[in-house]
Amino acid sequence: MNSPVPLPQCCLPLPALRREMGIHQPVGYYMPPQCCPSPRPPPTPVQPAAQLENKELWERFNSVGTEMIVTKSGRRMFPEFSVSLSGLEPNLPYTVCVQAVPEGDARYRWRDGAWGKSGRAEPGPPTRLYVHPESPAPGHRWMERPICFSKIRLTNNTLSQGGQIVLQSMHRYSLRLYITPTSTQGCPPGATVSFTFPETSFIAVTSYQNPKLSLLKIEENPFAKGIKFFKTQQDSLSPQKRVAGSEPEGESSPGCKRMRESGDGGETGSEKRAQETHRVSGESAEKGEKGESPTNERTKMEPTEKNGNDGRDGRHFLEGTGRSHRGQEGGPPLSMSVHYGSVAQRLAWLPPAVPQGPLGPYSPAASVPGYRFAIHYYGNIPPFHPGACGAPLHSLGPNLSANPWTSGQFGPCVSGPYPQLSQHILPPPSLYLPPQAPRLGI
DNA sequence: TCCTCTGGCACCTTTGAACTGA
DNA sequence: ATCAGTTCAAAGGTGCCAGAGG
Repeated sequence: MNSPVPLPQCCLPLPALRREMGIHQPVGYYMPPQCCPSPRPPPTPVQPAAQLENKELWERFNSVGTEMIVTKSGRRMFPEFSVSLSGLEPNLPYTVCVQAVPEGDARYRWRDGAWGKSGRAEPGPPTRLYVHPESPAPGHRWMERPICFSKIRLTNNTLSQGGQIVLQSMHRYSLRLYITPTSTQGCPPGATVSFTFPETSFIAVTSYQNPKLSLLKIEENPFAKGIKFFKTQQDSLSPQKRVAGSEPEGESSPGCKRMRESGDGGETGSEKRAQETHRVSGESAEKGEKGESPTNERTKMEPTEKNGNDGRDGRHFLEGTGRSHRGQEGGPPLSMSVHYGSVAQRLAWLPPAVPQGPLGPYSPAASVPGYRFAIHYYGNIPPFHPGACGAPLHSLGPNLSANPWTSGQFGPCVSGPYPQLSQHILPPPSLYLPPQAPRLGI
């Protein structure tokens, strides 16, 4: 796809870089600051800028003293780290990374209801960069909406795989964002810029120390709703257990979720589904008590002609409808799933639909036997979508039937090389093999 | 004894995918 | 046969807690 291009010496080759920086996700090239001075002045005087999206929430946590759980298998961050970018060159590809930077040189300890320093920091492994899975992508895409790093996982396991940031418990960190311009010429036209967000300062812990903080997490994190309910029950039995100064807020879970829901002020599809699921969960629990098999036999059902999946074509799915689509009649089988709905884009990898895979030249993942890729979209079809070999997707409008991704016109669009697509679709980190040449994607 | 870490638990949300009816 | 809505379970996320280990 991309022909090999000689690298300037100041650019670290990917494998070496990965080793050095602890990067376990595919990324074209990481440019250290001051590396590769721009061969030409930037066309616009605007400097890249980054703004913390859910700043208010971060500040609330910060005022209490943010703690982040680290576990062996990796724990997500809450609040989620999300930023809005501006000042990027619209058509220049950028790689966006996050790093947890150690703050100070101390180890911390929770004592007498407050965090205090407790000796010097212990030497730990160099912190890894987490590369946003959509990297690299053109500037206009990064600027179009907030970038959400919801998939970051924090761990204290130094042997963990990619996609996780290794931290030491009882040490303080803050998040730093890196924006690296890249180009097809192998050397970026500009240097990496970084942004630090003091509001994101946190102490890595294996269990929460500050009860006010844990209460705030329970209040704000939708996944902790069960705990919230449980606590409420407990508190009603023993009101003296309540932690002072923890008034519930009117609106819960700002941050990435709220951003995903932007655009429609009403109830989202996922919320609706969640309510349904809640109800259904009770039913299934009853079934379990009755001794019925908890296994859903339907999920084991073989693909059929009826539902549009003969086991060879990757299907397009529309969130909430489960509608399946074939590729264009007579065309090649598709190897992509596309998921539309109400929230943000997500890239995901699926196990092979056909054990004997590979899925042919229609998947950029063809080089990774046994895997096919999936692009899940939640929200309006983004105008920057890389698919269809340059088809003007922004002209498609909200009518899904007019969308080549779901109408069958997509197949022929990806039958050739798909350079645009390749910039966005990356193989699963665990199967990623570093390329021999500079790359923008696969 | 104290501090930190780990694994299991119950409860919840999210996601994937089949079913159903128009 | 196709399309769109509904239904359901698995997967995965949450904090809490008891116990282990240094």
